[in-house]
Amino acid sequence: MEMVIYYYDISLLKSSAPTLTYSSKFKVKVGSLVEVPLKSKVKIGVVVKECNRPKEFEALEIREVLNSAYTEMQIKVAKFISTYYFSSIGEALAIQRPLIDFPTEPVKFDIEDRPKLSEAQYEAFKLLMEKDLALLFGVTGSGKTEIFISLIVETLKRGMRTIFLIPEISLTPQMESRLKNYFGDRVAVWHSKLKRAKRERILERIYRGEIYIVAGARSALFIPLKNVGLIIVDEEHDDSYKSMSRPRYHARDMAIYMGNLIGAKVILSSATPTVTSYYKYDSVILKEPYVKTDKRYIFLKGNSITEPIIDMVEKNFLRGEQSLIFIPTRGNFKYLYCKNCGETHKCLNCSVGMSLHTRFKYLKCHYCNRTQAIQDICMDCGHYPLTTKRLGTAEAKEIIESRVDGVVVEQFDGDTITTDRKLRNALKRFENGESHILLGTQMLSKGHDYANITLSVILGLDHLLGISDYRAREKAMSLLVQIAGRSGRVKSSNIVVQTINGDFFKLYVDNYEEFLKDEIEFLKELYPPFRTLARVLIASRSDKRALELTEMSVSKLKRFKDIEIVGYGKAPIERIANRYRYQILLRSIERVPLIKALHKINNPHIEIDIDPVEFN
DNA sequence: ATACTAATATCA
DNA sequence: GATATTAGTATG
Repeated sequence: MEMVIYYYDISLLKSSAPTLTYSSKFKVKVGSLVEVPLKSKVKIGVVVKECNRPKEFEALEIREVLNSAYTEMQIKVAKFISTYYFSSIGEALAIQRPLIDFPTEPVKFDIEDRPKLSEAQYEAFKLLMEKDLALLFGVTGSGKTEIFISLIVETLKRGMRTIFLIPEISLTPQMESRLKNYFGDRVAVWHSKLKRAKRERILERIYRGEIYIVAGARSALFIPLKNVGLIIVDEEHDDSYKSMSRPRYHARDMAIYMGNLIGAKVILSSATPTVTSYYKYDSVILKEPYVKTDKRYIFLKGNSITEPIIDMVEKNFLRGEQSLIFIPTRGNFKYLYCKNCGETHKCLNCSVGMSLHTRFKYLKCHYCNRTQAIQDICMDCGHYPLTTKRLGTAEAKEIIESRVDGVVVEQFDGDTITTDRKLRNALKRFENGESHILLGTQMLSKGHDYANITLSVILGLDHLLGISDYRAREKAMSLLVQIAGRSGRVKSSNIVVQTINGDFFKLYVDNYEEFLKDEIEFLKELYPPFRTLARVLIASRSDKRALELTEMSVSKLKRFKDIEIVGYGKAPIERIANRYRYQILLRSIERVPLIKALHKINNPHIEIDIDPVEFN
């Protein structure tokens, strides 16, 4: 009897190598995880397709077939990611978890009634029920969460599961507890910072079919949930949905793609949706907050914490009410600079200023993490002493606590809020009135409810408007509206905005939809959603080589029709970790010619970023 | 990705 | 001329 040998194309997990062909004496299912030999080592790979006996070489044999497998759907998703976002299939598979078929008893449970909805909420809920894909565009405090819960209840009634995406799970304990209060232990929270043991425990419960709602950050889209009927992308405007390393996928866009593939309803949601989502998808709009309060906007010129600001903060404190202060830079994010020549003290390996950590008395580079002792002489002109530039959260806290007698400032930024515990404690202290002012960075804008805030101060918005990014206006406007939304939940409030562009913000601060409509006109024929953008990143130890690679890529790209080279040259941050960085920005009307051209010029020296959200 | 090889720079 | 560093290539 003749021996049959099977051949398979196998993608190596996490490897950028192309698929390789291996043999097997037994039939192996497509999607199976296997161990294969590669250059005297054993690697884990995934069978992506059966193929013929290769002519040019002798295929090695699959060592072992492991006990888990990706589904056809997951392989399809990986192939899509690999072509659209320019990664290998192995890299695209590695971000997903294999969907093991676990024979289990179906879990029985009672399904709750929907929460009580207001007329407006019910109207929105009904509209969303009719759609496969929609944007829930509702102002802060309009009760979006009850609508989500209602949609999840309806999904449960059909025996289907829900994926609930949020920008950063560890930062939204409130949403977590509301979901758990309603759905109990059928909810699992999933994010990349989970410890190994906990991650395994959750996976186990998912495989057993006990989990019906997974709430989590970007990566939660790829957990092995079966029968997904609903995908919610909350705070859809948040750029943290875009992966900053390969594969550079956008979780919101992938949610839409996968929803379509598996027949799940997809709901995007935000108080400040992106221009793109608003333009492309049907919107269900909630214009009024649940509790309508007065918000008075005060636009002030100036820099740093000025007298009128201290005055208002003090008055608010004396009235026994709480305030919020937003500072756009990271905590302690300030630089050493020379008053004589104006130079900022830069990192030796990167072309960025090193930030000063006063508390520990050292300088740190945010890009390569290099630290060094604080310099007191300017490296460029020898001038002494160096002074500090810009205001950090730690310094702002000092200023306010020293100027306002008895006030306690809660520092709320990436440096102080490093764990879940610290976040919860900070919020608890503020809630209990042990602290009076929440002072922090971007983190403040993210979805927490603070009932008692009657004064919000927003500093440095112009800084955001000034960055060279086609979405600078959108980012600044969205941030302002998000932070304004944190105050005046139950009482009327004042919102102080330090800016020289008051006339611009004034126009839209109470009407984000108007902003989106105007912005659409502004972006027409130039930027998404009307054009597709791509960014090619080139980095090398040698500046000359990086430039050569850039120019070579540009000249190749010039040969393609229907794509436009918007510009190319040094990246805004010229050097990171001793590597010189260049970029090419591309634009096209249709996606396909752009993707095709980039596939033709792609090579291991360059990295391609489709639909970029950052341009550093 | 990574092992391996060829090419080139570095240095006593 | 030997060794360190980098660039290039194949992996099945």
